[in-house]
Amino acid sequence: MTATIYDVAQRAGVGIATVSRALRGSGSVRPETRERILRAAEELHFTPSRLGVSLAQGRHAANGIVFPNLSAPYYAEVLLGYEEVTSELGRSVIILSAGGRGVTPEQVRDLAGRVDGLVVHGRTVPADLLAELVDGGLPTVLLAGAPVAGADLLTTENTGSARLLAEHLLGHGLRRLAFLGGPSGGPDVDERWSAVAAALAAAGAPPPRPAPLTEYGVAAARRAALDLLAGPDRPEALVCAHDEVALGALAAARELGLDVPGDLAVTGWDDIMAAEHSWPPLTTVRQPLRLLGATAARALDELVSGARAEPGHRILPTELVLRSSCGCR
Amino acid sequence: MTATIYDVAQRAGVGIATVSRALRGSGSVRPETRERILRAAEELHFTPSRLGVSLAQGRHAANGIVFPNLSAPYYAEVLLGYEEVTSELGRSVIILSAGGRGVTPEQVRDLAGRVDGLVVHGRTVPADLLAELVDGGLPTVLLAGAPVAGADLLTTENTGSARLLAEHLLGHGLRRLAFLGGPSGGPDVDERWSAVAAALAAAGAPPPRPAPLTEYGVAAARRAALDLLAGPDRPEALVCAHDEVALGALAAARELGLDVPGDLAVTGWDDIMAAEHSWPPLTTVRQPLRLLGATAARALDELVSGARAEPGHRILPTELVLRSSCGCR
DNA sequence: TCCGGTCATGGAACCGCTTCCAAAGGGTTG
DNA sequence: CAACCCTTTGGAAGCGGTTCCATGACCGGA
Repeated sequence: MTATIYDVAQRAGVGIATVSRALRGSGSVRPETRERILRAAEELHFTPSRLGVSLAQGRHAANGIVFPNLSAPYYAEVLLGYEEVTSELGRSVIILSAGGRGVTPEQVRDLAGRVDGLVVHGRTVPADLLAELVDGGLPTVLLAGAPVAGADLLTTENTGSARLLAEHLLGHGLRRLAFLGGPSGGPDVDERWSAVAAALAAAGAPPPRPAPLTEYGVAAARRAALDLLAGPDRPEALVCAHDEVALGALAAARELGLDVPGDLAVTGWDDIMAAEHSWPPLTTVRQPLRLLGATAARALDELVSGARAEPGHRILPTELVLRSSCGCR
Repeated sequence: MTATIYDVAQRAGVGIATVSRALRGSGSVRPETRERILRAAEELHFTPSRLGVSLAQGRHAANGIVFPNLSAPYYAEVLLGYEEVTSELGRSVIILSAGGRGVTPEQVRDLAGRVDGLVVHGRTVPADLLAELVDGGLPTVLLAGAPVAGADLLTTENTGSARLLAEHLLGHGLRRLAFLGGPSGGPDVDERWSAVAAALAAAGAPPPRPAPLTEYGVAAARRAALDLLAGPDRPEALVCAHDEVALGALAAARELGLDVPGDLAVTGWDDIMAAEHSWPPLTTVRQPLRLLGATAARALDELVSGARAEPGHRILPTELVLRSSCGCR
């Protein structure tokens, strides 16, 4: 089928070792010989088999990433940053998305067997399986999950920004808050919930009303918000677990004829693109999504290349973004 | 480091051939022998090396996809559908994103060497390189691009929906249209442009005003829309090349104090998530994005598995989605 | 002129698996 | 009892590279 190194060697009248040297520039090859080999390779459209190279070198030159769901802009953006850097480092990116159905251990193991290192989004892979891979020597970076011994951890700041957000809402005179999507929306969401609750308590405001979600997505959030807002004792502000939840809340408010922020303040988290273009524009907390992916890629590369041996924990800063859904302007 | 098939064979006291048979269920193995092998494999945490398997089988069990940019919701959604199906078919997904900077021929060749088949988004890969790969026997599906001999082509319907859209706007009494993002926004966008122009001509309306964009993204579209709308002879309706352009147009209109749809109608294309949640909600043409990715994955699988030899061209239907940015309601 | 050293090169081992082929052992049938 | 077949098994040949090591040619210095 396609040409192998043997074909090139034969055509150039040399051994395969010399072809390898000439093509990858290792070892010394006489200029004329090199020339002859290059020409032969050219004529045969020779491209070294990735499998052969990888097998011989013992490395894949590929990194993997596992995440829950691509339809969430959050993950798309993180993946973008990850792909960009990984690609820059000369490695391929293999993805595995849970997509609602979840990933199977076989899928994860298969992925692990194709890469030199892995980035895993929190809660997509069971902790014991993760531990097994890490113990097996696979360089691993955890993104926004619970720590696992031997793996890098990369998270974003939650508590401080959540407190700022809560205090900002209190500053608008809002005291009766509900937290849509929490608690139990994952470690990150729960951290935000706790910080909001603490800020309210500190200000002597009533504790936030919990409003957990069972499903992901704007539509599910909208339904939950409809229930919450149409029910008794409507909150003055809806702090949402993330922007998509907030978009659902905005839709619900609109349907109920509630003015945002006049009748109800709404806030998100993440600052996805749609947050800026919603109506009203969403007050939210910006996560450096692209940077998150890029940083994960760099951290993983350090582990894979051996530049760093000890796993660490890095926390990227977040930033309160004030638009009008909270009552500003 | 990690156990190989030799280790398992030795521990079980058999040859590697028997281990291979026992583990993959091919050939016949005496039950007790099989049992012994399975136990040995278990004890050694043996996982067959993907490289070894692939090299021996001559297949990667992986498919690739090349696309322009993940930050556009359009591609994220297509990738989602693609990953879902490909994963279901038991194959890994390797991605390569141009991300503004464009893909290099080396990157594409490297990717091609890692997969059994490739899905390529139009215009991300130069036609000659694409032809080289296809000629080299790589099963390829083109997504929304210009046809390449030997490759599958998968597109979405443009002309009919664009005509419907234009006629709908005419039905609102709008006649002076501008087309933001065209012509020369790629084959798809140009098809839409032509169909809109034809519909206007058929109705005796003036031809659409061209307003090409040089850059991708909401921000660039907003700037272009500001220029266009603040300039003389403001159009009554802005037909946008896709939803992100339309979101930029909406932002521009808001800044200029123009009421949409009162002073200006705006339409998009694609029906990304943000289109429904913008203000006003965007009238647009829905592309079955997820289905597009899923269909590409299935088509590619047919080519890879040999179920189909001849390349074909499939066109997925689109659908006009009326919201309020066009003047409806 | 002889010798140690450098350069260029090829043979062969190796990476980890699948699978063809040969062979051994046991059972069945004529 | 012999011929034959089927089951079970192992050896070995790939798959396509990289790289260690040995070899030979050529060079300059003693």
